[in-house]
Amino acid sequence: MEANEADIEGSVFPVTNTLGALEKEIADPIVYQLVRVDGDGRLVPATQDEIMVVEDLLEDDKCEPKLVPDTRQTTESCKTEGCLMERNPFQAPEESFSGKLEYENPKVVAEKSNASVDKVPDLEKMGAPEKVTVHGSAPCSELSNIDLSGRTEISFNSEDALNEDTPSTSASSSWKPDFSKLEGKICLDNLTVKELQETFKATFGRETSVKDKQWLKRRITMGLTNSCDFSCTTFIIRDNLVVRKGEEQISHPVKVRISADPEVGVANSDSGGSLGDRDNRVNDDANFSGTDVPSSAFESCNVTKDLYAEQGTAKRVRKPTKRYIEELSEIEETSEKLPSSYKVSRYRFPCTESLMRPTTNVRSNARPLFTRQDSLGGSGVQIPFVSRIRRSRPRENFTSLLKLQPSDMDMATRQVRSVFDASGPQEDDKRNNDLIKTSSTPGWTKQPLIAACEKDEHYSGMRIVELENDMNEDNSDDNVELNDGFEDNSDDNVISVPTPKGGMRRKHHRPWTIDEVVKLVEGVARYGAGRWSEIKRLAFASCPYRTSVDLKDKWRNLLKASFVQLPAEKGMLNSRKQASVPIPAPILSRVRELADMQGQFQPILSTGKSSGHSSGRSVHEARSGYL
DNA sequence: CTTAGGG
DNA sequence: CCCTAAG
Repeated sequence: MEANEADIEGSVFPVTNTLGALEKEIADPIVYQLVRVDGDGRLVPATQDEIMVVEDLLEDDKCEPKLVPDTRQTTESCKTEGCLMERNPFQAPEESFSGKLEYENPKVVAEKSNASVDKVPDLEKMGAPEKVTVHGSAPCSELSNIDLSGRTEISFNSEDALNEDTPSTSASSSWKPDFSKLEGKICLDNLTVKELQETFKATFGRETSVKDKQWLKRRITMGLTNSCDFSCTTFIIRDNLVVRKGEEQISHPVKVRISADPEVGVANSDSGGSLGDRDNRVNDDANFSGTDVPSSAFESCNVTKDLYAEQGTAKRVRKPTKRYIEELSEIEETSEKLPSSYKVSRYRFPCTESLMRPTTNVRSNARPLFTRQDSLGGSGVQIPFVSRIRRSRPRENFTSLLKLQPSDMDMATRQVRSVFDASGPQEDDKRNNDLIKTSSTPGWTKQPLIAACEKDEHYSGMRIVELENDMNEDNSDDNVELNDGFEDNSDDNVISVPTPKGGMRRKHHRPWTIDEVVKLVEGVARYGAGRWSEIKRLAFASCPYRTSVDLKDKWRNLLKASFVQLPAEKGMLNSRKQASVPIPAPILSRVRELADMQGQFQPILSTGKSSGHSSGRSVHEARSGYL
């Protein structure tokens, strides 16, 4: 089957091109076009008139209310471009446009691709001017075959076709959906597998042997939904019920949005969040491919997510990340979407504003939760409005910190933070409880907030100075250690302080001491860059405040610094007026060496390394020894 | 949880 | 330093 593999990969689907998409072909080999399926199953390129008709229909947001197979139709594939392109980002042009259509051996092809044009219309006789080939991964290429209602003539050379050995055209060519079997109101949930299979047949016109209830329900729902666009049939799907149109009014005021709207049916291909979701679904369908190709294929590329959202079977739409929400909210907030009073009251920084609100006022969670409809992933999820008050995560020992913290100003600052946190969107974190608890501490009223902030700035500034001095005296080790101890107790509150400009600044990011840097470098030398948890455990056991991530970050910075400053090595030693802790040149050069080595042979350097750790020279020797 | 990388 | 996505 080797040779066939190649064929499979390059399996193509001839489709007639009438939309003049030729220009796009080079860039996007996948082209969608309008075709009409004739009564006898031939693909007929749509005429200009037909295109216009279709366009009109699309504009009207309706489709013809009949289910006759030979009616004009559009291949709705155009809606799924995003999916296709994602699934098929790289196309080999020479494959796509070989001119010769490779359908001589459709069955072989179909064995793997699961979708092939079994009965290929006489394209060449039809003289289709531009034969556009769509090829690539099966699920999407199937799409070219699929018509929403199953009205299409092209059959699927799937296992079904192969096994049943039925002429591919016989089963489906004259079939049309038989909704008469769907009496009035059907709750798919209540149906047995067998009944579901019946319904499936009624819906798709073909048997299915699938026993998975969920799957069947989904297929049926999909089939009904998409094939009819609701406006074509008397049924709609609501809450997993197939109900007659008109009856749905009594159910819920919520409108079911289905792909009758061209915008809705397609998962917004430009929405970043939709990608993962779509992928998931595709993967999921892969499990079924070969069993029931058409519907699954269709579903994998064009799904009405609203429907999914309403069904319990829905794959959960990926929740937008907090950052996404925040950033979006920020944008919308600045664009005056919220009542200004509301905005100000919770968005402004306390220090720049003389807000002296009682806590109860602020943290009253009765605050309306503003939400917006977001098209993320085409799911129409509700995204709350959030202000980005702070990013850093609260300490888990937040309350205890309060107790330990003797400083008034810190208290004040914290309380302000608490208030703001509490005023944020209701979060499910446990931290929220803590914060609320904290903020309801009695006695909190008016505090000189601005003074507090300023003091804080000074404070943190002084810390750095202090540290620098420590380093300048050569016996830094002891002092630094003491320092660490001190900071440990009093400065563990990693709190970001909004600067007047609106940015956030760490209140107490702990500067790296030379000692720590040395330890880090040592660790890297010993265990290799990347083994941060190891290094942390073994070399930084005494520094609980340094996480492995910190180590990694610091190493990254060191690398950067070392490469930058290696040429000016000498100058570094003298310059003591660095804003941040200056890294001694030897260490930097050592970092460089290590980086050099790590780049070449990573973790193999663990032998006699530790002995010569105090100077770059010894490292150099060791390294040359290895080389 | 750890690692890697972007912010 | 923070955050997040991947293992």
